[in-house]
Amino acid sequence: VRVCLHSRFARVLQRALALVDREGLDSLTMRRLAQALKVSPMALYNHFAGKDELLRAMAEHLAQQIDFSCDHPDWRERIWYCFRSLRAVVRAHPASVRLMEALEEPPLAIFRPLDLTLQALGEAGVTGDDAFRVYFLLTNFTLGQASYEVRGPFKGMDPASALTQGRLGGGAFEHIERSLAFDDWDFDEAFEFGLSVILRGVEQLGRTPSSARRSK
Amino acid sequence: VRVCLHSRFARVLQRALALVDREGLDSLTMRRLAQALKVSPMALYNHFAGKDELLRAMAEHLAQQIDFSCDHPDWRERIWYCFRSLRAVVRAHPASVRLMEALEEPPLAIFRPLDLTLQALGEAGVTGDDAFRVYFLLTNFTLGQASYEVRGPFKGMDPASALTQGRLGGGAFEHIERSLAFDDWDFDEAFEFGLSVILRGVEQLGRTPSSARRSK
DNA sequence: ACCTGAACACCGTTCAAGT
DNA sequence: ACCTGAACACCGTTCAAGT
Repeated sequence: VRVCLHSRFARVLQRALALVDREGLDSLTMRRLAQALKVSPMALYNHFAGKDELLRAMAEHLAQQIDFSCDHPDWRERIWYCFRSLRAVVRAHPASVRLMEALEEPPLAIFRPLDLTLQALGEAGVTGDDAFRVYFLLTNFTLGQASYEVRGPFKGMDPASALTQGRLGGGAFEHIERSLAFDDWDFDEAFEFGLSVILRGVEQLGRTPSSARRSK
Repeated sequence: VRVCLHSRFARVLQRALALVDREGLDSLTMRRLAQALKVSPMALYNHFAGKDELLRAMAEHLAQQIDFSCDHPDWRERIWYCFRSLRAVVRAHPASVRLMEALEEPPLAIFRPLDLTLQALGEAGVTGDDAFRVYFLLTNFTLGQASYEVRGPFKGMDPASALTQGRLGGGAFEHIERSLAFDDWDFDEAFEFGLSVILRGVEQLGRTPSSARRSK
């Protein structure tokens, strides 16, 4: 797919991304997009074969923008940087995850974090299938957490609001009631915490030969 | 919401779930569901106020079916059981995650794993906000991994197929090429591995007083 | 209490026609 | 090479009407 920033192609794409960022993915409609561009709906089909093509172009554009790599000598710092970047994109563009998931074939740029992570993990003594597994762990956590955050400020999914609405009462969820102190809940902290727990586990992994773990 | 298994209500719901399991969430249409039930589309509106209500009822039905709790004395085993159960549902009903995410307000049963996890973590010496963060880590990993698996057998998202298609060639992703040995990739193993890495990190957490960690 | 059919405001997309 | 308008097959849902 060629990239030409001066083409009408790019202007359409930019409009589409703006619309999605502002009003959500479900608001993106060929007809509404055409209207925003002051053009007939069918005019869009000169630039994109169909809506699928449009979505794919949007995802590609998003993925290419990201710079995952930094050249810190410590592998831990490189992983931190990579997944902080990933999280930042999702937070900046709430629809990005659903956009990627909808694609049959992901944009190439998606493999960048994987490559960087494998390299970093190699230095930590984690290789082969285990390295891939750690990558999946990191990605799923990061994307899951960010999706959750972006879905809305605890849009009904947090125990705090459920409790105050009395929905959790009656002692059926006693441990939630007891632990609840959500005043200072912070997604940034939760993310950093999660990553640190994972990396702590990974560090131990590097110290244990995988043959020893398998035979348990 | 009352549950009456003999009502037409329940038969509609069952049909809808079957349709979604077989043909995917996007295939669920008021009109198609009505057709499958040999009834006029508008007949459905006697049982559900609208499509949203139908989706919510489906999610609730799914969530209630799950038994997350076991009474093993070891907190680790209880967490394993809980999240293996969660993963099993998602694998059995591929649309379940999207179904839950679409809801404004989640079914109550969703808080079951949280309650169980908080209890287990308490025994591990992890409490307060940290316990919530560990729960999010576990959930996001489990759901993310299962969603990914269920989305299709590596539906374009795996480096292996991208490599064989030559899309990753040219040395731009050298660490992927070098580590690739996907012949024996196994989602079950990857899941168990991820959970064990997390729990390893959590065990260390329980041994370190949180005040010491904060001041780093 | 339950079901129906016609109608409305939306979709994505095809197709023939224009410049 | 680009744009248009009418049309088609789909949506979810409202509404007046039937039993």
